Amino acid sequence: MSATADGRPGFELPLLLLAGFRALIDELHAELARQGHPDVRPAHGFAMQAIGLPGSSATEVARRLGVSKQAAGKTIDRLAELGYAERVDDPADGRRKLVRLTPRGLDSLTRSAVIFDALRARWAQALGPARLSDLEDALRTVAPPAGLDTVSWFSGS
Amino acid sequence: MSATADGRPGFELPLLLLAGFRALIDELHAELARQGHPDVRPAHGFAMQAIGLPGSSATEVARRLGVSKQAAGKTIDRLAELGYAERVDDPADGRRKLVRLTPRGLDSLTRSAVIFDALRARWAQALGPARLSDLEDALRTVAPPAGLDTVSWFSGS
DNA sequence: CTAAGATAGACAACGTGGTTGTCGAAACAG
DNA sequence: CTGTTTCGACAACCACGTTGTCTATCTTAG
Repeated sequence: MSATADGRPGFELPLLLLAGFRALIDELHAELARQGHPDVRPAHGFAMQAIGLPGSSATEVARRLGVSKQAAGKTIDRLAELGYAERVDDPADGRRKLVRLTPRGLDSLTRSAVIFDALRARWAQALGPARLSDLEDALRTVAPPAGLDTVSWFSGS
Repeated sequence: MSATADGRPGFELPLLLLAGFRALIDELHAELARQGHPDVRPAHGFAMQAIGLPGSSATEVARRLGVSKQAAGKTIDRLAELGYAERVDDPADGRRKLVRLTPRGLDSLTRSAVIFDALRARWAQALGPARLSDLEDALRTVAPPAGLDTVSWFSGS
């Protein structure tokens, strides 16, 4: 079997990172569903983050998510369908439509922040705060800070 | 802003894990492309892993990947198109078709293992071997060991 | 041995999220 | 006023997942 100098196979590392990520996101959405947001998908959370509190144009959302305008438009359509975002005409520019979060969208975002904090606290309890902080620091040094464009990349060609 | 007891916001943790995972997978596929496998996608690697060296039936692949038989069938079609897998009739069971990796598929798998080891070695150099091992151990304690079924989960409804 | 049931895999239709190309309307620059 | 750029929508397409249906084959019970 292929392994590194200290006997650990390299392929486990990405699996562990993915498992950690998945565990957090799964628990987040399980809890969100319990708190009245059963329809939010991981991708929606990223998109709402990209829209932001003040709202954005569809083109800005596309740029932040690292996808095409059309893809962003479809995602916004979906969020609008679910009642998490809305499009309003931009009074200053007849071409633009401002995308804004609805109160429901905002609620899901604030709940997500609280849940993430609770999940991190659980990890801190299991590992010890120092170990968790070191894990975060270590990841920060080897991986560039993640942008919102990380969502689409997996499936994309 | 919401933050945990020691001042770190909880939402950064998943982002860091994802960034780490993404960095590894991106570099793997960049290197694979350089080594003659430009068409392999992350999902294909997982699928080939699910097929395994001895080969499997499509149903087994589906079970391992945690997707429907039809989805597995489509992925196998894609791998066959790209020349990484092939279907052969099972002599012992007229219903089954054995899915096997081609030499090309095997080559991409062995190269992947080597590249992953090299990437882990780079992380070990950047962080120190002990810190990296601790990171892995920490993840192992908080996240259940990742199966192959982690791929489809993100996009899925 | 045959009839009934379970299983493998293919096909079709559809949903979601991505892509590119085209195009009209509005803003901006000359 | 005219040309160019930009925004957002529409259409067509691809990748990958889903469920439902169907045939062929193996398995098991009577």
